[in-house]
Amino acid sequence: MVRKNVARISVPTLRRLPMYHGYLKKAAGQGRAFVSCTHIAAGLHLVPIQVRKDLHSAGIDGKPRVGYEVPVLISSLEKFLGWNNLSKAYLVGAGDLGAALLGYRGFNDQGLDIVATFDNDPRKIGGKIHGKNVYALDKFADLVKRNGVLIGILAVPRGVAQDVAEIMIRARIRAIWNFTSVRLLVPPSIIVQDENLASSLAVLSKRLAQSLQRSPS
Amino acid sequence: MVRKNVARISVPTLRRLPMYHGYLKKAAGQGRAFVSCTHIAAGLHLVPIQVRKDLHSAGIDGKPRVGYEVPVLISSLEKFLGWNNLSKAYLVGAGDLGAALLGYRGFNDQGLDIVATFDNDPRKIGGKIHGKNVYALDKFADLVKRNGVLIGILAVPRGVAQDVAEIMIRARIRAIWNFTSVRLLVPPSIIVQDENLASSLAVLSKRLAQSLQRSPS
DNA sequence: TAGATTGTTAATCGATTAACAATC
DNA sequence: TAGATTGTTAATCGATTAACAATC
Repeated sequence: MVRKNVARISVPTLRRLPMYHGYLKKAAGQGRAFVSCTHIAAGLHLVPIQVRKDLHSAGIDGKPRVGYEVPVLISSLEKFLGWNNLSKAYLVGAGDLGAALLGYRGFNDQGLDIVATFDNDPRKIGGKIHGKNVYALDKFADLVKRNGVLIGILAVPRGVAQDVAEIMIRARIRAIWNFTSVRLLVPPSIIVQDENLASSLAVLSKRLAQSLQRSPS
Repeated sequence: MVRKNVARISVPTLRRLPMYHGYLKKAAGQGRAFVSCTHIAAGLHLVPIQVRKDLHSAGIDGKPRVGYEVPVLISSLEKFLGWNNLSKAYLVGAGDLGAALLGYRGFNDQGLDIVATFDNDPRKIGGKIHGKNVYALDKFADLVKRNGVLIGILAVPRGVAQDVAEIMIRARIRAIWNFTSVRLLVPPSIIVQDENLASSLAVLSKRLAQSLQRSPS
């Protein structure tokens, strides 16, 4: 059997692809039919060669002289990113953050469908948040297996993060989107994507400090 | 005048420093007095040399044979990251996400103090969320100037993101922590830190797809 | 002392950027 | 055609990793 040679794509490139998509949707909305890399790069504060390289890494080629056809480029990106067929996810933690994630409608255009929420709070169980059911956490494993859900979103207080992650793992979740600040201990087969606000804040603070040093307020 | 030669620190290194801090706080809580880079690296799935290099970049040196003294290392990191003196921030957008950010107590240990919130919704104005006042958005510029706030946190619907960013800029905010998916257009003097969920989701999805290819569920 | 660990210089790796031929 | 833009190879840059001397 010949395994299809999946082109390696770097994480920085992968992170930029959704930005291109967003920019192109806007361009399409303005009735634009073709774009060049120069055009995309200018709109996103990047350099043209980087855009071209990134798109090429995603298997997308343009046409010399004309650039890229906007609708084709959009659908190519969506196909590459797997945004056509939605992946189901379960969210654990029906607090403010959980509600914010449930309320974000953009995910449905980005390949993610958060189908339900789980919590331990009896006042929340049985209710709905942004139209999605809130179930008791002890129903988690059963529903994961029944519905073939592969992604767990962790939006619980940090004190219970590891425990809930282990519940997810026992239920055979394959990937955890971790919104807690806890470094999870998981087996190597489990994918963990950390959303690390402390790191981002550190970058913001340092950049601000440097900016203030250059031109004090 | 001699400008102090501020050591250049890379963004990847800067993003790891809060992780070290978190790990060390846990170690300190367990009564540990000294740690080596090997120890820290093992706990965070990194390599020892990277930890040593990172700490060195932050101006922190250890002692051959013994490693680093835990309490000293913690306070050195806090000092380097500027977590001792809190920076004040104003949050705009008192929705679910805004409430989640206001409710996250960790920020106070990470140099950030979200002192108040602003919104346009008359039902929210005058109230409190997690103990913080909600003001009308048209009070924003006045309060920023009066209180010398430099950081604006943007947690509004994407349709008004650019407009609110411009209100922040006119009020002389210096840095914007952007939780919307909008690419903001700002003058070069303004620091924008994007919290890009679409990019993170793209990385998660691709990693999951690759994992499923290797070992299907 | 012996050995574990650090500090620092060098090598490697990977991403970005530059150069230029190919193309419509 | 001329020229704008792409595709691809090469050069540069920066971060990670390796090697090894210095040190307590």
